[in-house]
Formats: sequence, structure tokens, C-alpha cells
Amino acid sequence: MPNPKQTCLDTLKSRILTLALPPGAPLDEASTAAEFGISRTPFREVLQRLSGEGFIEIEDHRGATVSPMDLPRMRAFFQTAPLIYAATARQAAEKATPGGIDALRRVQARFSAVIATPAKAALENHRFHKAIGEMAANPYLMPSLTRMLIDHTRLSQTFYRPENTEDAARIEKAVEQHDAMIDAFAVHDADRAAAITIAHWDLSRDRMERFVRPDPIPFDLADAHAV
Amino acid sequence: MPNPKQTCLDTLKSRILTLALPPGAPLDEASTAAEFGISRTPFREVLQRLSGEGFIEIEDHRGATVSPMDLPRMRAFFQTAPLIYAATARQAAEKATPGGIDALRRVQARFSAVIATPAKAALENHRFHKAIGEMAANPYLMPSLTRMLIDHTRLSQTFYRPENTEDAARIEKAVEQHDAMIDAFAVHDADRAAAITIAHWDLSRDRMERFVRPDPIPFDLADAHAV
DNA sequence: CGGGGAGATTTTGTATGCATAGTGTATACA
DNA sequence: TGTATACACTATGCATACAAAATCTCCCCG
Repeated sequence: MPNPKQTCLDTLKSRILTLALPPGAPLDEASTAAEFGISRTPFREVLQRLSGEGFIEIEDHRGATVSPMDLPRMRAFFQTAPLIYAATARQAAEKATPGGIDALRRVQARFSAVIATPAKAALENHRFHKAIGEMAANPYLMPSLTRMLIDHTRLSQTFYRPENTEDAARIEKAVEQHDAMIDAFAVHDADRAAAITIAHWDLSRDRMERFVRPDPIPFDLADAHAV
Repeated sequence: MPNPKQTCLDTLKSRILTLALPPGAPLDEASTAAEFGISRTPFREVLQRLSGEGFIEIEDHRGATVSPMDLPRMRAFFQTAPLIYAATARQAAEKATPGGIDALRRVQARFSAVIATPAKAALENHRFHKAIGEMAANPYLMPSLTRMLIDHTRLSQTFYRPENTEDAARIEKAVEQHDAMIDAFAVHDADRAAAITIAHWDLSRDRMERFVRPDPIPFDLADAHAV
């Protein structure tokens, strides 16, 4: 590890995205800094950075906690996601460069190589959409996109853990949509890029909403009514 | 000053917004920290915070500079602003509370009281639109709005310095639009709030574009062609 | 006179020790 | 037994000293 501070930053991001550090979890300065072999001073800078990107929240004299995923936040998430994703897709199509397209294809290759491993798949999917944001190169949209992707990745932890053949088909379709997006970006087709992005969003939304509002536990109605 | 660190943060924000610290200006740690009577450690945390909100950019081993206002950024600004502003207005209308409306009216009162003083007017206008964002309470939109408002405020430094009667009329209209916005929020009319917001944007856009692309210096065409 | 490199200087990055605020616990009192 | 308060403990905040990187300067060489 040539740069323990960077390692600390990246590792904590991964842990938050994979829910190894769940929403609301406290981050103790002394112990966490020690784990990464750095002193508290640079670690506190790492915390400030994480806070700036929306991974954690810092309260004065009360330390840092992983950003929550409460109900009002989830409402805002489902309300805002299509707007930000579609706008980013359009910008990416407009600003697409051969280098950016290549970068996307590389991440997409890595993504489809690990779809069988849920945690890795979620992280690679995150990187794919982050790469789109970087290609869009819009300093006003990027911070919103970053925050959307944090919660999207956390919510979709179950997405890549197919429970039936229908779920497996969904994952396959998501991979295809990524490829279709790249093609649209490559030919600067903003409308098509936005349309595919919305379809992509609808796909994962259905799955995520089931995660937020799961099927009720079955019980014998006759018994219940008999009481 | 009970909290020199907070004072430092707020003061630097104001300086950046009023162009007292112009885009690209370097921020020396030792001297700036000394100015606010704090040591470099908490000052570096202030820098991280400013960076997280988009006021400055930090490069490893190269210090901090005020966020630039270059051409690609300005393009993105004019492309993205209506989207973010309209979305925020809709959310604000949806989430409006008596407390939030009151807060807006107070800021608006302060704003209209200082329209004659350009720098103060720009800052109060900034606070007004920031308060709308806070009422919208959308953690995904807010960081984008923050960045839009930083550059909007910096660009509109000249806005409140009317050069003719037409400009003065524009300012008066902007004040009226603020009041109309508050009314729309108060009755949860998202469509009207968005419409007024777009009109408000169009108003200041015209003025800002003239700032970015000013009228050419007049010269004698006959002379030029004679060369 | 121009370009490149070694050393000096300035500036940023990190560690440690101490100050201070917040939290938990035990004890005394109602 | 419930509650309030004082005290101890723990975690965060800050200042200082030191380490490392970048920049600047001067000199040497082509």
C-alpha cells in the first residue's frame, strides 16, 4: 500500500456501498485510524472528504456516522433519480470521447465478469455509472449523481442476488442495457441514451421497491379471522 | 467571535461569492489560518469543507484554489441551471411548511432592503435561493443547487449594479418574482413555482450572458478595412 | 545566452500531546 | 423507587513540532 490515506478513503467507501458499514453506523476516529495505520489528523481529513461526497455525516463533538437511509430520504431518492440519471446520460452522450467510451467498455467488461458475485457486481455497477458521470463532465450534476449512486448501490445489494429465474433475466437485461447505453453515447445520441437510461432505471426500481417494501409474511387468514 | 473556525468558514464563503477571492485564487494555509486566529489543523478542515461544497478545489501537495469559472464550466452552468432550479422549486412547493415560508419571507425582506448595495444584494439573493433549497429538503438535489448558486452569485455580481433604467426595472421584477415564488410555495402549487422560477432564471440569464459575452468594443470599421 | 540540475526555501502532510466537550455511572436525596 | 447531580471516562478538537513534497534560485555547462 503506497498511500495508506487513499486506501483508507477507498476502503471506507467500499464498506459503506456494500453495507459492511450499514447506515447509521458510527465511525470511531482512534480505532479506525489505527486500522489503516494512519494518525487521527489525516483520518479526520478522510472523514471530511467522505462527508463532502455524501457517504457520512459529521456532527460537532459527536463524531461521524454512515449516511442514513430513512423514509423521507428514500422518497426523495425515487423522486429524483430519473431526473438526474436522464440528465447525466444526455450530457454523457453530448460530451462522449473515444477515451471515455473505452473506459466505459473496460468497466462494463469487468462488471459482466463478476455478476455472479453480488457484492462485487454492485461495486462494478457503481463504477460503471460513475464513469458515465465523469464522461458527462458536468460539475453541477456530478455531486447529485454521486449521492444517488451511493444510495442506489446500497439499495441494490440484493439486486444481484437472484431469487428466481425472473430475477436472473433482469440482471442479464441490465447488462445488455449497459452495452446499449455505450453505443448511444458513442454516436452522441442523447435521446436514445436518455431513453435507455430510463428503462434501466425502471428495471432496477421494481426490484428496489420490493426491497424497501417487501412482500408481507404469509399467514393463515382463516386463523386470523377466527380470533 | 465565539467560534473562530465557523467565522473562518463563513467569511471565506462570502469572499468567494463576492469575488473578493476571485476564481483561481490560491489559499495559503499558514497566512489564512493566522488571519482567523486558528492553527493550520482546523483550517485544513475548513478547506476540506469548502471543497466538499464546491467553493474551492484542493490538489495534493499543491494547496487550494478558488473554483474556476472557465468556458466549459460556464457552458454546463447555462445548460444545467433551469433543470436544477425548476426541480428544486417543485420540491420546495411540495414540502413547504409554515416555518419554511416564514424563513423565506424574512430573507426576502432583508434582500429587498439591500438591493441598492450590489455585494450585499448578491449575498442576500444567494441566501434566499439557498433557503428554498433547504425547504425542498432533497439531499440529492441540494449539492447541485449549492454549486449552481455559487457560480450564479459570482456571475451576477454585476446584476445588482444597474447601468440603465432597463436594468433597474429588471431588479425590481426579480424582487417581485421572489414574492410570487413564496406565494406559490405556500399553497403547494408546484407547477406555478416551477414556471415562476424559469421566468426568474430567464431574467438573470440575459444579464449574465452579457457579462460572459460583453458587447464588443466599438471601433471605426472604415479605419479597420483601410489597413 | 539558453537549458538543465543541485541545493535552498517554501508549502503541504503527518504525528503526538494536551484541551475540551459529551456521555455514562454512581450516589445522594426527594 | 425515581430523579437529579456530581464526577469519572471517553471521544472529539486544536496546537505544535517534525517530515516530505514541491517550487524557486542559483550556478554550471553546453
